Amino acid sequence: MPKQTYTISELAHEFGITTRTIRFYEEKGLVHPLREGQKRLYTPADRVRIKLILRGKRIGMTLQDSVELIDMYEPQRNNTRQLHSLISSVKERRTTLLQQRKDIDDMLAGLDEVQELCEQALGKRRNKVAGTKRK
Amino acid sequence: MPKQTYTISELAHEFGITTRTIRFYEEKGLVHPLREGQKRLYTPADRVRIKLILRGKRIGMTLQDSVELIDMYEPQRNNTRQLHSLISSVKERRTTLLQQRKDIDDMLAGLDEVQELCEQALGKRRNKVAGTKRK
DNA sequence: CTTTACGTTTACGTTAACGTAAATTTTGGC
DNA sequence: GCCAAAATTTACGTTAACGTAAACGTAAAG
Repeated sequence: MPKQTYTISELAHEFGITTRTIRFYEEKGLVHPLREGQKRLYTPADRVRIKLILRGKRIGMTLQDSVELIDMYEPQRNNTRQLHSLISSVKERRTTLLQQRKDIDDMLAGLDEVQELCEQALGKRRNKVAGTKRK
Repeated sequence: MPKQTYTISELAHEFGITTRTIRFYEEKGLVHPLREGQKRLYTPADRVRIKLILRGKRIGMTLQDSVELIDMYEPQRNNTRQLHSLISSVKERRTTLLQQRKDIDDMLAGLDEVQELCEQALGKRRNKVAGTKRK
């Protein structure tokens, strides 16, 4: 069984962020910890939300973007209208994600080239030395 | 032959950014336009740099990050020390890019699920209606 | 020659996402 | 029952990446 609750510093340590950041996320309505007296107690759901927010941040999404994405997973939507709206949100988000993946692949290809050139240059240098030695 | 120079508003229009943004990039040393009197004239190289900066922005890189990445393509480095240093920079960058691609793939998988659920819900609804009709 | 459109410099303003610090509880351990 | 560690609230500060506005130059068109 997963632990039922977490303290703020537990989560801060696990994710490598500060408690300030977690409280800031609460201010923005991204998490809703319970209270035990004064102390905040985070549920596994809160923990997951923080994880998803940090994932979003890694690819340059704003907190608001992440919230919208997370909300897609929690379908409070029942009627046809809202379902269609949700589907089109999904499609939009997918489009930008695909663009981002293309950007990343392009950069990776560029890095491969750079490394190739570096290693060639280093290789030639070693060969030169080896050549002079042999002579 | 590609055009030899561009005005600031040509580039701004092409990339969907403002002239202010382009001048800001110059302040930060990201581009180095020529001058014809007072007016800035951008070379194809400047144009490419802006393109790469915008690509970086799309995946959440800072301008400084983009500059460092772009500099990898312009190898002023001759000695072995610098070549090794460049290679390790390349490796670091590749690591974060791979993490980002994984994040994106995870999100895309999540979106697929959401859409699946939506379409199932809509499908059932249509069947319901069709069912009542048939009766 | 005077609009009209584009370009320039200078400078203050704005927003997101926290950092940092101070003052004040709260609490688990001895 | 006390103390140090951890938590809380409040509030001002910071950085990146531009936005916005004012005040001015210039050049081609009518």
